[in-house]
Amino acid sequence: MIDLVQLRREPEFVRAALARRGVSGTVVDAVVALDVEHRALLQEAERLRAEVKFLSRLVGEARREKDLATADQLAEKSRALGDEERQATEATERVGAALRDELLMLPNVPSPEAPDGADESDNVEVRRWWVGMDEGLAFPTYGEHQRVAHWDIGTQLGILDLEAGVKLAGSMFPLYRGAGARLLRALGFFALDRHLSDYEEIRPPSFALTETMVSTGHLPKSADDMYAIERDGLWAIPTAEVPLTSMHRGEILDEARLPIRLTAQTACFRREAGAAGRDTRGLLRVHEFDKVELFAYCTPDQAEAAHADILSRAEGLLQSLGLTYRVLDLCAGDLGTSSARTIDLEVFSPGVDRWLEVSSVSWFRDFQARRANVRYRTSDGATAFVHTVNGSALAWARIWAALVETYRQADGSLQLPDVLAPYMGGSATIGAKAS
RNA sequence: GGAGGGAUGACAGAGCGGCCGAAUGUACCGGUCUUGAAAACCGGCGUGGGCUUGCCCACCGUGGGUUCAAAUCCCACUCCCUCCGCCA
Repeated sequence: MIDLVQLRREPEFVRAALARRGVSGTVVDAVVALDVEHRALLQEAERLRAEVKFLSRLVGEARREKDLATADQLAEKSRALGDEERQATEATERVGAALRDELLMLPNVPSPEAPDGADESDNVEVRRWWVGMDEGLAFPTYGEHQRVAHWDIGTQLGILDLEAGVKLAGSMFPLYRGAGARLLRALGFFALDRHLSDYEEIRPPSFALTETMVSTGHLPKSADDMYAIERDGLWAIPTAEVPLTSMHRGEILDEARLPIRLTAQTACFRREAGAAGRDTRGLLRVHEFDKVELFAYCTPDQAEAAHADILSRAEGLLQSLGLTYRVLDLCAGDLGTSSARTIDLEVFSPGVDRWLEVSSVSWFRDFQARRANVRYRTSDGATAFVHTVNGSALAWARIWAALVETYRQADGSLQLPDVLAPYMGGSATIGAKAS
């Protein structure tokens, strides 16, 4: 949620900033107007309430002095005012609710550092990395044996069974099997082990209350993109960011505790409602995938370093896995609702010949903290909203695809990076007839 | 799922429907005393909002209701504890 006080003081600034991400000025103006109306109503309602309270006190005093005539008279007067007060309060709440609804729909103010642009075509490529780049090797050329899509490789090796997934849950719910399932498990263990020295491992629930979803900014705006369990008022989490952001909801944290760094691997559920019919094959876009998330609550001063740390960890994993990737600075128009600044990592997957987004490292400033009401107490006793940052490290379905395509050998087997061997029973090889 | 008990400030724990935003204790902060510390004593000590910055308003698990007036009375719900049942 953006800062209402800032909107009040610098409406032009907010209007200009949000215009960078395509929010029309009239929407911002409407919020400002609601705020003005709400405050006027609030003052009137509070004035009346103060009057009622004052009269009630006099009623009590008159009663004590046995002056029942005065007491009844005052009570009658207070009752009449009470009716007015109820109406005023009702109007205040109605406008207040409308204001809150509008405010929750407004996206975050983009960081000045986020490049201009309207959509993903305007994102700025910052750099690329590939194996051997530091030694002066050119961007890799991929052999014919690597130009095979992962869904074909998966079928050939018996490690991915998309048809079984369809049978169980419908399209875009993949089923991994054998060495393929083990590879997926290895990736999660590998990444979590790397982060544990600095990030506390969390295993959160896979479902969240509506309130929890609102805190991160996923609701009310993106309801269509999420799975709902209506009977129980729950939503399937689209990312571990959701539970992690709400872990300290409503709390005032000691400044000395910050930054609080957390990591969690969870299943992530996405309806992909806006992408129906796109990327339906294989693992490019699926309704359920595993992802390790890195997350931090921090002070504004710590946020930049925390953001950089998450980015370098995500890149570190990609480098350890020897995957070619590029780094994108998302333009203002392509930022997620809650983010002020986002760096995406896209891995190159030679079989499908595409760059696949496998990490999104975001700095939310106090946007989510404001919604989730997570604050910290500064050394001088004041309270302030924390900053939240997070990033994937990494999203495994697409990594699985890129690995399988990149490391396919001429004989059809897979020779995966050695770093995974300890997590795969000592061997990083998946043979054509792997057991 | 059934029966009972509970939910008040960082914590513990009071609170006849009417100066209760809330006693008291602990913790914490400042001060006096002390060579220093402890003890003792004095003072301070929740969060948010509005505007004429001094005042006003809201918040005692959540949401309704009764009343001139609700932490206090009524209803529903949630969570926690104990016991029973069921279950991985």
